[in-house]
Formats: sequence, structure tokens, C-alpha cells
Amino acid sequence: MRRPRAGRAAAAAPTPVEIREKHDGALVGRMEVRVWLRLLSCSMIIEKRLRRGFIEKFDSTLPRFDVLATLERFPDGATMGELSRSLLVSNGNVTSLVRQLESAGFVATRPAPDDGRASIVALTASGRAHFAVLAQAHRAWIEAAFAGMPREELAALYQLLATLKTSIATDAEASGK
Amino acid sequence: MRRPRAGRAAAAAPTPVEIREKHDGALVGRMEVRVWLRLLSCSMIIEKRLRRGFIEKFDSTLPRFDVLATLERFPDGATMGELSRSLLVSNGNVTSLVRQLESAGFVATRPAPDDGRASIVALTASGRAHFAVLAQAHRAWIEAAFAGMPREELAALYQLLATLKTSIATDAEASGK
DNA sequence: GCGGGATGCTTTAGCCCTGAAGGAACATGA
DNA sequence: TCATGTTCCTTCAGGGCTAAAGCATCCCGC
Repeated sequence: MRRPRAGRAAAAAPTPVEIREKHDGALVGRMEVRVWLRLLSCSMIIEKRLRRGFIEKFDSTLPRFDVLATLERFPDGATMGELSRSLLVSNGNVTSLVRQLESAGFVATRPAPDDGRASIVALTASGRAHFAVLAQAHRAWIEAAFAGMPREELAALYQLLATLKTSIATDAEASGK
Repeated sequence: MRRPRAGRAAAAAPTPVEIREKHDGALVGRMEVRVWLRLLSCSMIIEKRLRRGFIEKFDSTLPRFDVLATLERFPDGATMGELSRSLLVSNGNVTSLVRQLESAGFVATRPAPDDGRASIVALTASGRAHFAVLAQAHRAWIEAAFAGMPREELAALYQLLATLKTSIATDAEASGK
């Protein structure tokens, strides 16, 4: 009801399914912005779907899964700082995530032997088993989302994202820090 | 200190700048998952940078900017529901964002003439001016992030993301809504 | 030793976001 | 008309996230 909405949306109407893009239909001028909005849109939708899946199927969350996934790569355990750096999230955030996983019995924390400030957190057996289940669902969801993409395009996308990453990185260097 | 971390990280050490990927170095098997992690990484980094920019330069936030951007495409104003659908965020969330912008004088709310439940929110003159400034900075940040990408690759990425979007959409349809 | 700076972690305030619950207004069919 | 169901919006509880402040511990140069 009440939707003039001329332009792109109307032109793209015949497509079978239409996923709305953030700011879709806007008169975005520059190519860079258009690519960014599309990128953001894809990543938000997939992420939202994963988040929802974890809640509904496992009563867990994506960030908690991320912690488990990271810890799986540190068989001897990782310090909070290592976790924080690996996950690209703030220190305080890791604290609360680990607390939750700890009270669920999926990770265990022990003091670092060589550093009185640090503590080392590692997966428990139960945590490792739990992660295996979650990881399989996670992979299945992602594969489903990408199912409509031919292999060559997938590889091409992978390459282009690499270029983008280095572009982002060199920009970070140029603009101080 | 204390970083065995064999593999990719060590091998990639000579690169000038290294942006860490979420779960970087993990033994991610499937191509789909690798593409997803890279996509997520790019989008998170850019988004984080925008967020930071808005805070530092304008003491504002990305979601508030999104609301302004959406409203700019509704010259006659939009209902809360239209905003919520356009922004892909929940209804309650829009309420608080609009409240903030309202108390800052950037948007104004009036009751819908034909529907006692709905209210229509629109940009004020001040809000339109404010948005113009923000939008320019926003565009500049994005262009800087993509500056290292040749035009053809940008266009190719744009196309691939379109395929991905329809893949996501058809997946959504297949798995019931 | 030991004093001062760096580092590891936690705590807190504050914003973003969701989903569920609830109230008010609408719509519809009997 | 009015009872029922739907729609629009708000409120609230709860989790994620950050930046800044604070505490404990470490390290290093003197």
C-alpha cells in the first residue's frame, strides 16, 4: 500500500525472487557505493540467517560459535587476548562470551603458568563435541546459500574479495593506522 | 609471546599490511565457507570503519545515517513500517532510532491522515542538510576502501554479488520462506 | 631492588538489535 | 452493530558490541 517506488525495483520486477537491498532504489551514483551496498546486503542476509539458525536449532548464538571455532584451532588453549585478536572483537566482549561458554561447560579456564595476569581458555571434551555438531550445521547453511553459484564464479568471487581485502588494507595504511 | 601459529600467517608475514580474516588459518575445507569468511571479513572491516568514522567525525552512528538515507528517498515521508522494511531491521529498533533523530531535530513525525495507528516520519530541512554532509563523508570512505580495485574488477564483483544474491534468495525460497 | 610504563583482563555505560507482549486503531463478516 | 482478527506501533528483556576506566601483573632501565 502506498508505494510509488519508481526505478530499479520496478524494472527488476520480473525476477523470480527479489531480495531487498539496503537503500535499494536510491540514486546511488558511484559504482563503489553500489558494490558496497550489495556486498553489505549479501553479508547481512547470510549472517542473519546463520544467527537465526543457531538460535532456533541449538539455542546458541553466532558469536559463541565463533569462539568455539577459534578455540578449536588452539589445541593448547588461547589467552583472552589471543581470542580477542582472532575474533576481531573487543576484549570486554570476549570476557562475557567466555563466561557464558564456561557456565555451559564448553570451555575451561586455567591461569597461565608463566603470566599471572593472563588466563588460558580451552575447549572441554563436551565443547569439542558440541562444536562438531554446530560446525556441520553452519557449513550446511552456507553451502545452501551459495548453492546457486557455479564453481567458477565462486572461485572468481574468492579472488576478487582478495583484491578487495588488500585494497582495504592499503587504505588503512594510507589513512594512518 | 607464545605464538606457534604455523601456516598461512607465518608465510604471509612479508606482506606490507595484513588484515586478519575471521578464523584465518583455520583448516576450512569447503570453498563456500572460505568465500563466506572472506566476504564477512571485508564487510565487517568496512562497516567497522564507517561506524568509527561517523562517531569520530559527526558524533553520530551508522544506523542513524541509514535512516536518514532511507528517508531521503521518501520525499513525502515514510511510515515506521516502511522504514523498518526498507532498513531490514525490526520495528522496535526503528522506533528508538527515529526518537533520537527526532530529538536532534533531523526528522519530524506527524500522524497519518488516513490511518490512526500509523505515523509518518520525514526529514526536516536541517535533517536534509545534515544528511548531505554525512553522505559525502560516507561516499569518500567507501571510495577510499575500494581505491585499490581496478574498474573492471569492481564491475565483475558487482555482477558476482548479483548472482550470489539470487542464489541466497532462491535458497530462502527453497527452505520455506 | 625498585619505580614507571606496558600489558592482560574485567567492569561499566551506552548504543544497536531482536523477539515477544501488549495497546490502539482498523477491517470484515455476520 | 459488534465481535473477531489483523495491522501499526511501542515497550521490554536480553544478547552483542565498543570505548574508557580501573586493577593487577609484568618488564625494563637505572
